[in-house]
Amino acid sequence: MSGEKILIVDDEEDILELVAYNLAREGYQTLKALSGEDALKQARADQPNLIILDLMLPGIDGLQVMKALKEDSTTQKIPTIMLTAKGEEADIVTGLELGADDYITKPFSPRVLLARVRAVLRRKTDPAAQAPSTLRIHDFEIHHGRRSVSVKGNPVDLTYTEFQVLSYLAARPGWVFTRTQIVDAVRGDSYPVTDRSVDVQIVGLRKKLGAYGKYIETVRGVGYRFSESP
Amino acid sequence: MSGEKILIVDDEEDILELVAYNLAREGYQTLKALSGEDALKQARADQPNLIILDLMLPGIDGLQVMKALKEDSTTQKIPTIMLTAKGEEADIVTGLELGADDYITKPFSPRVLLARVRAVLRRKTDPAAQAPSTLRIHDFEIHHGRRSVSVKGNPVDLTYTEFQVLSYLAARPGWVFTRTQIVDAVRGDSYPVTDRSVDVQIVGLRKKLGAYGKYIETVRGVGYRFSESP
DNA sequence: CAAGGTTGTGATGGATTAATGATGTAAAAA
DNA sequence: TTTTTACATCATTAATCCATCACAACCTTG
Repeated sequence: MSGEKILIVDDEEDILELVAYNLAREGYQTLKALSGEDALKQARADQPNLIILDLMLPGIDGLQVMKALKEDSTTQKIPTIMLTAKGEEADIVTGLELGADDYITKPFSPRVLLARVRAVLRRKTDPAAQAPSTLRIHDFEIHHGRRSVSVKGNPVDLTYTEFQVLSYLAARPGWVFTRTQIVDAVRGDSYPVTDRSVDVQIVGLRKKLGAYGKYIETVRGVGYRFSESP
Repeated sequence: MSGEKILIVDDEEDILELVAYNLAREGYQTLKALSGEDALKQARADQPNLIILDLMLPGIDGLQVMKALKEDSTTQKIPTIMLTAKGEEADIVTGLELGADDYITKPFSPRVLLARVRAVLRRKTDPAAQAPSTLRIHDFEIHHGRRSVSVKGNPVDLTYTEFQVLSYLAARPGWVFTRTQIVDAVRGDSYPVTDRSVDVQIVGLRKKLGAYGKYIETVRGVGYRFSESP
């Protein structure tokens, strides 16, 4: 247990305590801030190893806090996980563009929270685990920072979910993922949808990818995979 | 459908029935308890695979039930999902501290309920999550993440069930498994099929494996095994 | 609020896979 | 050798799974 310092920013005290409790239980040190101003002050003063930031804040909102953090050289390297309400994909995209490392949609389970926290800290600590921001495979180019995909140089316009699915599959070519795994990865653990919805995303992807859609393979009885061999 | 036993504890009969109905529809066995005392008794007697526990109970309240469950060695490993009214974060924290696995705030949709139930059961029951991902033996290479098999470098295309059977046998070379064991492992406990169906899967495997099919040995009067010696 | 875009649902049909039951064959027991 | 038992195999039937569609719910934008 390394005891990293984690700053939690949320105006709802209940959630603040809940998150803090769960992190403390795993041996992390916790700092708390109820407002954006307070968050910025503490981030500069205490140099936490990670910031968990609710986007819905009174006064300076979460995205502005993100921006301020990334503009200040003393805080710009601190990894950040956003907390967002469901259905705020636009904010998520903005946040990721501003440099957030991950996001969690509310309501979330303690397990999801801890898993994301560990993953982010691991990536920052262990440079080998860093996901490249641009993934090139076969004729695909998947750019995480700008959330864009192109095939053989031709840009393909994907929706939010389609991009998530594709990048999840393509991150481990050859590996098969169940529909449940895909949903968990894209929407968070135990997000209640039918398996059919995954199929539909796959259909959409294949259609938009045209001839290159064949790289998304169906594995009968199991799920889907991004093909390993060209 | 594996039919795990789920104990539901709630003093409101409407909710009890609603939850039970939704779970039953998904093939789970349900047990019901209207009080904390009853819940503890049934948990000990019937050893359910999961307990869904309302925290608002007359008499012994839900948190006390949680505590009692975790103090009794016969019930302490049973995963538990708490049902709480919204805005009772303090109770949630206490419950998690006592060892609950997740929580659902009321009102909740059946979908959310089912998703959480599945997620918790998956985490608790799925040891594949920790199994090594690649198994190499003789000239076989069995890759779980990819769900692929190759022999001497040549990929072999297997169906879902064939893959399950092979990886089950190959996990313990030299050990003999009865047809019933194989069916239980592949399709879940007491899945109703004839022994013949196992034979057929074995035939298919041997055919696809060609000369290497000989590694799947018949043990007359008992079942099959993956041979230990090359 | 209308239009357009995104995502999720449930139904359908078609293709593949799995299970059955009958029959043939090999191995052990008598 | 004959009988018995268990396994292998095959053709047929049953079950399962996936792709696709039309539509509904929802959000966002103008």
